[in-house]
Amino acid sequence: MEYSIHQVSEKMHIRPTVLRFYEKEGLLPSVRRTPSGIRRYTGEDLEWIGLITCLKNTGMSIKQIREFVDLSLEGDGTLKRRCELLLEHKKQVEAQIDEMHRHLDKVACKIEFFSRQYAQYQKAQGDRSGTA
Amino acid sequence: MEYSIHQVSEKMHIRPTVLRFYEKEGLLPSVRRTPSGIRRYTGEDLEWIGLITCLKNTGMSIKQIREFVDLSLEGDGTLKRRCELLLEHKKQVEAQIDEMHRHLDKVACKIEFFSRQYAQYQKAQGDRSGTA
DNA sequence: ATAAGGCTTAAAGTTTACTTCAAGTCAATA
DNA sequence: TATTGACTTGAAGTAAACTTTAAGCCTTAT
Repeated sequence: MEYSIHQVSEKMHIRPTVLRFYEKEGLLPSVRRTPSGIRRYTGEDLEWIGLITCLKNTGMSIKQIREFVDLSLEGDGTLKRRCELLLEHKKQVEAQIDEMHRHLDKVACKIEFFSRQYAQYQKAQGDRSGTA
Repeated sequence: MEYSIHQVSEKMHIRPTVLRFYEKEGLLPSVRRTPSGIRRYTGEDLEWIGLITCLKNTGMSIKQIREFVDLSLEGDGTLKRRCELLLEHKKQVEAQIDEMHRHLDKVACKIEFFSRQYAQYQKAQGDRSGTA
């Protein structure tokens, strides 16, 4: 079965403009066309898009994704390399998440700091209205 | 004690150009100057920069940070609002981290998929060399 | 006195990931 | 047949967060 760019757009939650953009950037090689040049996506294309989305969602840049895609186009000889790349990416993302947790802890500290200040401020306000 | 832009840069790991940029964007109001116009940062300024860094590291945009700074400049009357904003931000970051975990799970699936493919490929290679 | 080095500024440039635009082709419909 | 609507393209525009450039002002060393 084949899909129009709008069907893919709905299915994958990616705008048609973005699908065209990704194709231009080399992230989607080999999308077929009708004789008049209109894109027709196959199930295989959808799988590609799923992988790309997955990598994008974890913060991989278009450039890096293209490198991965280029490797894929070279054939099975690059399978090992691709596995390694994905594992490396996964590690990086995990490290990012860890870092984010640390940063978040600092935010929590700041919140506590402001909460205290607010409590003091309220107390001061209360005292003043009590004195009146 | 006061610090030059370069001292602050080293202390806070932010380039002088970025410090100037932040100031221009309203993230650092009230940085003092020498009579000839050179920036001198106080301990209070460093605290501000610490907070800004904290918010930036958790993905808050400069625009949002400026809104927070503007609220701060309004005085203690906005303390409650500021606490709320920070709490809201914290929630959003936590949600982002959760989402990232889900995306990461998908990456893990993809890795497994490629690993399997690689295993098959290796097996095929082995068979071929065995047949020779 | 003058040249060097560091700081200042406004403005222009860069990168990433899109979005929008303008112009054109093609199939179907009034 | 003419026009409408969906699709196509390359190119220009956008937003965020900086970075770089160009020009000028101070202070200091020669």
